[in-house]
Amino acid sequence: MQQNGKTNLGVSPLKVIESNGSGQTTEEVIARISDLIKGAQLKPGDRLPAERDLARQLGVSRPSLRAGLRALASMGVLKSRQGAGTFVAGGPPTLDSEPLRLLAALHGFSFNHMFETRSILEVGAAGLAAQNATGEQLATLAEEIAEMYAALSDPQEYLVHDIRFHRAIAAASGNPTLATLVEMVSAVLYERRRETIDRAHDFKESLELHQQLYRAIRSRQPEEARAAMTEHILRAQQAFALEEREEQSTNQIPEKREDATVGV
Amino acid sequence: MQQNGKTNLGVSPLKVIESNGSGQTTEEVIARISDLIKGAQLKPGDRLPAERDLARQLGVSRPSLRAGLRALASMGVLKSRQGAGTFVAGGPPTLDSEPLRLLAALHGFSFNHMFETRSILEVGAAGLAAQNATGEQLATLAEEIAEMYAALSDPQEYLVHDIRFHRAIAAASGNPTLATLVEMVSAVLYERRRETIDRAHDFKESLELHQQLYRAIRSRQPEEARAAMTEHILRAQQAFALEEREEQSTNQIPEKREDATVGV
DNA sequence: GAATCCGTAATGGTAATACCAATTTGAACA
DNA sequence: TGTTCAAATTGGTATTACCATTACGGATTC
Repeated sequence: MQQNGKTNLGVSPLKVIESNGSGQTTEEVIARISDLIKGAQLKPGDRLPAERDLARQLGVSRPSLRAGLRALASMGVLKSRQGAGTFVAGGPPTLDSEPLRLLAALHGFSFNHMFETRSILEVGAAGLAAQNATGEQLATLAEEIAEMYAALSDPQEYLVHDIRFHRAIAAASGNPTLATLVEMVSAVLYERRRETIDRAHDFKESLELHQQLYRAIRSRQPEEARAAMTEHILRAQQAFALEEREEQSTNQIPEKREDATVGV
Repeated sequence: MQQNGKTNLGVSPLKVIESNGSGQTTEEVIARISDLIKGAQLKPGDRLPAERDLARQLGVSRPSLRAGLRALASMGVLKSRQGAGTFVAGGPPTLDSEPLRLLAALHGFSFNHMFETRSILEVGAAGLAAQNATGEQLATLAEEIAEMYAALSDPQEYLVHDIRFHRAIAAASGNPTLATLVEMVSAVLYERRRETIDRAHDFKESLELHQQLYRAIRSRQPEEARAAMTEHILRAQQAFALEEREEQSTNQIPEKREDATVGV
């Protein structure tokens, strides 16, 4: 917002949070900041007043204010940098995937369910991308495929461009809400994937499917794009399961692995 | 976990968080608790040691510990009750929808995009429900439809059972990850919906579609279920847009509204 | 003897204060 | 003009004290 010390955020000094008799001081802070965001008075990249000032403006102590700020920060809407200040999150909209990760751990979500969800989201995104992708977005997709060709012998590098390709499709759907969810779910799976990717053996089939998917999007054929994405994720799921089995029996001699594909 | 004061959580008193030279004391706390959850040492409903004790066990101050706990609480994995203690979240797995709400406000996500995302998720859920729904889940669906019939003249009450019906479908998909996302996205839309629902006029068509959807699920026809859900949400989106337009011009005389349906 | 009531202890919530660490900023200097 | 360094700003942590709510247990009462 501003840099001077008299930042006010439009909060009247009189409108101090009163009588925390109900005890929800922190909740009040969260609500106040949230309202500023919802009311578009705080935009991405804006800087909040210093904690000491803001605390005084809201009529709460600094610890209470910090509690509220931390809650919003853990939701991903605020970012604090020591020495610099507290800022409204900028850049592309993202939802932190850590909550989903913990929820999965708590309730024992299976990876199959996770893949199923990812499939639903990404198949939808692929269909929309075939309808809405701009020329520039199509170019980005093509570039990532080229990079994948170049990285055929480097699993980790291949994975990076694979991820970017999928992210580009989500973006090309033209639906930021959908893209955000795709990113959140995929992030959980990618983390695990990065650990087992080195066991993958043949990327050619994976790359083939990527190509097929790209052509469908480029030629504006939603149904073909959906079908390709469905097939692609199914293979990825199978490859993932296979590699995980191998890892669990890591000391045994792998006999046949000719049908192992990467997918991702 | 336990109620006595000697709770240890398996954390060696020696394994104190050392040399916060890097300054990330709170991060350490979050990581430690997260690991306990991921390692299944903390299960839903478990109670954590008192803050003062836990702070001593981890070798951090109480404010720092609280900062970590609050971050996890705002992610929805912990719940603190004054006077009682801090507990691992129990009940059905849910992701707080507030982060999505704020993200939408920050980046100006449109309701149409939100509906589109909801459609993708719920259509997928409906298809899976047709495959996986148990007898009991089918019964729940039927009951909610009956309740909707009974509430035909009470918009708010109708909406409640409408929500439950959709929630039941998500549950019947057998995929908790998917159900969680459905809930998160829908919650954002429902909140706004509750404000405009009273402007809805005719629930019959909506109810008809619900019936159709239920029959498709009951008779194990995924494609029919998907089609019905697609149609249903499309109508809901249109009704929503219509009611919103009415609200914006709330002081004008509404001329014709015969084609307004509710959907939800 | 059983149910109710109330007080005490335990626990999370808030506050005030001091100090640490990282960043920024700008003035001094080469 | 470019570089360096030091002071001010700002978020991070710690200590301490006290408040508000809840849970538990003993005393009272019926």
